[in-house]
Amino acid sequence: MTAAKHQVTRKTGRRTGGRAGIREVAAAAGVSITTVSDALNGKGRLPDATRRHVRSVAERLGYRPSAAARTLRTGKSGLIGLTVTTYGEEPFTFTEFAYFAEMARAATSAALARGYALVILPAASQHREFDVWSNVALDGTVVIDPSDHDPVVTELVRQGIPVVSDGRPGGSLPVTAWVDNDHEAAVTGLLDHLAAAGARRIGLLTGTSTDTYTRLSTTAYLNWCERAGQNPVYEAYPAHDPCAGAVAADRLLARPDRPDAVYGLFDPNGTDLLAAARRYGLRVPDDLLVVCCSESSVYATTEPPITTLSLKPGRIGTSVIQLLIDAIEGASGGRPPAPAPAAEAAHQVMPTELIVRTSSQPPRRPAASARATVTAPRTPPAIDQ
Amino acid sequence: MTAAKHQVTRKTGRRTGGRAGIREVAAAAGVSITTVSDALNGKGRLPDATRRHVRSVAERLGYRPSAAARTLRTGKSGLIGLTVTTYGEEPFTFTEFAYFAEMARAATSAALARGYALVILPAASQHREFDVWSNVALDGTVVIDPSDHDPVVTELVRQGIPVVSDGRPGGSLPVTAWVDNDHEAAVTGLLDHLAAAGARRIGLLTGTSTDTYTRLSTTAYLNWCERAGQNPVYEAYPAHDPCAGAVAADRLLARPDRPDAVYGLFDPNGTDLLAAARRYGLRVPDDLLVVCCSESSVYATTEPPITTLSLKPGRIGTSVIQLLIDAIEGASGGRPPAPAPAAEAAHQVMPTELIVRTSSQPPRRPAASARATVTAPRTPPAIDQ
DNA sequence: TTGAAAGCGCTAACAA
DNA sequence: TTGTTAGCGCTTTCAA
Repeated sequence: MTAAKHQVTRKTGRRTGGRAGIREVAAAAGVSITTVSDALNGKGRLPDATRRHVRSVAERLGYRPSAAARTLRTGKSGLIGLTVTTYGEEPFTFTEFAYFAEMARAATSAALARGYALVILPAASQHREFDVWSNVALDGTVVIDPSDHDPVVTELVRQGIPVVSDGRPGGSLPVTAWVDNDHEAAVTGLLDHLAAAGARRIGLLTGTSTDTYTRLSTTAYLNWCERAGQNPVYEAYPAHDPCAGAVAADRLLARPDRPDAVYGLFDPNGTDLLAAARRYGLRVPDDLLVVCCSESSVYATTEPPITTLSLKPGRIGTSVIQLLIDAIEGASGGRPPAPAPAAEAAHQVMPTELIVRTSSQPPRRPAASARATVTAPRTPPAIDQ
Repeated sequence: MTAAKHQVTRKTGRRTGGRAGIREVAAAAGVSITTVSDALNGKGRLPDATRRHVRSVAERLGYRPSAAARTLRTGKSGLIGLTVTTYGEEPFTFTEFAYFAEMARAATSAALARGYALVILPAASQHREFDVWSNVALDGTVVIDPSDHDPVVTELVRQGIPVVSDGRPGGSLPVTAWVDNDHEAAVTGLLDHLAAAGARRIGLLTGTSTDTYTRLSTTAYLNWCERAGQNPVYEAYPAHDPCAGAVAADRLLARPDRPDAVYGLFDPNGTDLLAAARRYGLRVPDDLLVVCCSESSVYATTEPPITTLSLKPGRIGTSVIQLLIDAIEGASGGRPPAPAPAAEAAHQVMPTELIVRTSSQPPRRPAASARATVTAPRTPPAIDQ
């Protein structure tokens, strides 16, 4: 009786937008809402007949479960935040466009395959945009290259939401896990490659910002120079400025101690250097060897084709998502994902790939090891837990 | 009494994860939960003192409102779906990478500025990935270049969720609104530019797929040829294949009726054509004029720099979001956004930009109108409906 | 095996 | 001006 009264009392008529709710389905199928829920979610121990019947009724009514209600009830939204650093008003920076795009693409696929979707969110900003962080229920978050004391990361972790970063976090940022390339090994291997190709003085085009990538790569360069007994020759420029790279490349080749090989840390540096070399009448690779870090395929068809270091952002994106979802599902599954000794987050170091092309192979002394592709040997995909 | 009993009876102790809920805040501030809600959302008519007090208590307790509960209650999630076409397993296609990235970047900014966040979702697929569509509460959706009878679009519209497409929808796809370039005017203007630069036979590198962009652009080319009394000279290739473009470019230049100018519809065609020209010993722009549709800045520094047609994806992304949010907020605001006469969706046509560089300016006869940038005159930003 | 009932945390209508 | 209450639509004990 109470039940019947309840059913009737309820304003069960129109739902939001007139769509069918679980109660309509239950009524139409002649079962309880519990049975509907179980049948649709594959739970409980219902006879197959009931399950099929409920499913067909639900389909006929065009029933779509409410994601909001499910999220409220279960505490899981199936949503993962993806934060991109904003420069000024815009997300992304020009110089890392291809990297971000590829990384995000792979992360999207990996998340989708495990039933999660990505929500694009801005890094902390002074605007009220910050509010969007509270307006969306996240099961976890991916942060790309977080700054040393990112307030968003700190806050999320404090709330118990797993955070995995692309890029080794600086400072003592309390991320759940991180994934990064072994930048030091990559730079070292690349410089060895240039030296083996005959370079005597290798220059560097680097950035003025203090992010981990720039810092580690530059340090690796300086260390290599010291070991090789070469004076460092480098120019730093604000990498977020789309024109500054060309100017810096020009400055580098204008120096009295002009390098005979240059490595550019950012994606457009290949064309920047090629243009600068042209202005100074330097032939590549005859007079100048050129390598840059890039994910762009245009360097396969430039004149000459340019050797690039690929950070394999696709692999990074995939790994980040796997680590994050493992943390999410492990955390809710009962056992803690890692008894992490306070200052030691789970992490994964991914290999880079040096794609050797004409620009780093001088014609006079053909390289003994003429492989088309050399994978940096020192950085196997290792999981340190 | 009833109230007091209720408060006590309730299992008010631990919340999910131990975080403070609205009730804890109310208790700590000595007010009711309604007051807390109103104070935090700027609603109601509370004295400023109360508002500040509640806010400070909430902050002290580290209170974060539950997005799921708010969504369930209000019916608005603040989430907008962004669908990317998937080719095989991967979202995005190589050839339109830069376009998508730039469009998504602008859309993200525009959405954030109005308090919405974007959720990346796959277009309909045979996988169970389709489920993610039901697992996230969307206020609206952006679809990029939908296929003629996209089941996702149809389903969303049936559910009353606004859908705005980037690209004029084919078939009778019932989108709420759409945004597109005037591809016909763009191609026509571009071909006029080449003809003015001295081209006598203009070739086309086009795609084999039947999407709107490829179809409209190719048709415009054929019409232009007919008007100009020129025989069409074109090669079509599967644009999603990253290598096929180079082959098609080669085929085009190998023809007996070799064109003296070529327009490539896809982003990598510039380097494809440059490489092919090199193989045939053709100088650009002396023997061959080259233009391609691209958003990539590398064409500013190739040798020679290549004239590109930009579709201005940033503007498109911004417009799409504005139209969508207008529809979302108009729809819930009471008055219908548009009494649309059935087959006439709101739409917006955006201008393209021809960025003229060396590759389309033959040295012998300097172009009379030597502007660096020519905006197609026929496509002002017009809002119909 | 199936169903009733209790909320998840919040907002908005209504009461006081 | 402030507080009480009724759900939003679902999942999940717990009882039948």
